[in-house]
Amino acid sequence: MKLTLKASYGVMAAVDLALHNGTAPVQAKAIAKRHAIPARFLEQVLTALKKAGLVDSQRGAQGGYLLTKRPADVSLADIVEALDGPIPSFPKQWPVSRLGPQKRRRESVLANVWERLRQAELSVLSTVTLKELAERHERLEQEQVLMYHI
Amino acid sequence: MKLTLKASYGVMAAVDLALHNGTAPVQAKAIAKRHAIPARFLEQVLTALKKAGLVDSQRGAQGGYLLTKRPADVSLADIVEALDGPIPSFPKQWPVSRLGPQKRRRESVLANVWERLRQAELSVLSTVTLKELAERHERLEQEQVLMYHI
DNA sequence: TTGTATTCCTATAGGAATAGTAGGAATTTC
DNA sequence: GAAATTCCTACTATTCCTATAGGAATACAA
Repeated sequence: MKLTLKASYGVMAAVDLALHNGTAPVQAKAIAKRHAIPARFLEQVLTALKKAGLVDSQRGAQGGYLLTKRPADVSLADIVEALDGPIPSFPKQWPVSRLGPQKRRRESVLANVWERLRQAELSVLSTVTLKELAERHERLEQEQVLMYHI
Repeated sequence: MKLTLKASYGVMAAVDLALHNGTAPVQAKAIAKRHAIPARFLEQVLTALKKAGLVDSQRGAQGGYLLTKRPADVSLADIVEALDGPIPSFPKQWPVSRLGPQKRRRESVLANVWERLRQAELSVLSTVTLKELAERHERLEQEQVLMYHI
């Protein structure tokens, strides 16, 4: 897996949207501020999420972004794939095509393992939903409030 | 996971060594030729594997490389970590340290997931051994021989 | 209808990582 | 001594990542 900062930003943004679900659109700027994400960069992230159909946007004053689905129906795999590209089962460009059949056999040894790896990653990422993360986030914040009270 | 070509080269080289185990040292050049790996680049890969203690080397004519352990005792995790560096649980440099406690809570939501991902990857990679891959490789080659006989 | 907030589009730039090349020194065998 | 081979160090081209920037399009609000 690549797992870039971009994907992290995207996930946090999506969690933020999940927390404000059902209400008014949330502005990129606000999200950026809350999570210390470069605002201008976050715009691109959100645009990518929109292109992937995960969020909707509303232009103009009081505009912003909204989830298109319920948080329980969005997995991390969706978000990560939208931002880092499809999760590849193979290191980019092993020169497979130009080899004879013998060498291709050798590579299939590797391909098998890389594919297993990909499945494992995918399994984790598609298990975790935005709902889960949003709840976890709220719980953590709650704990902190209690900490301050003591 | 990064999963670079370099790591792929390293794994194939290690499998090659596993297949010639117990016998004479194997030359980098020979490995490179068998697997269509840039010879000069493979040298660096093997050097790294040596530095990690996975292979031994013999200089001079008739020199080459040898595994230091039995193939069953070398996992893919060993090789991949030796070449791509330690498998990180987090996208490099999320600016964690410069945030207040609130924001750190938010990130811990992510950290938890990334850590789960890392564990899944590690689990796959440390399960697969060189022995397994070498056997698989031989089996595939055997199949091919049979194919030609028909 | 005018101003303002916001998303949208496109370009660019600095820095790191990846993949590879190159020259030659050191060592061992024959 | 010659040849083969690893070892060490540096260099380079390309791509990817993380932004930054300017301004166009759009929608609300007064």
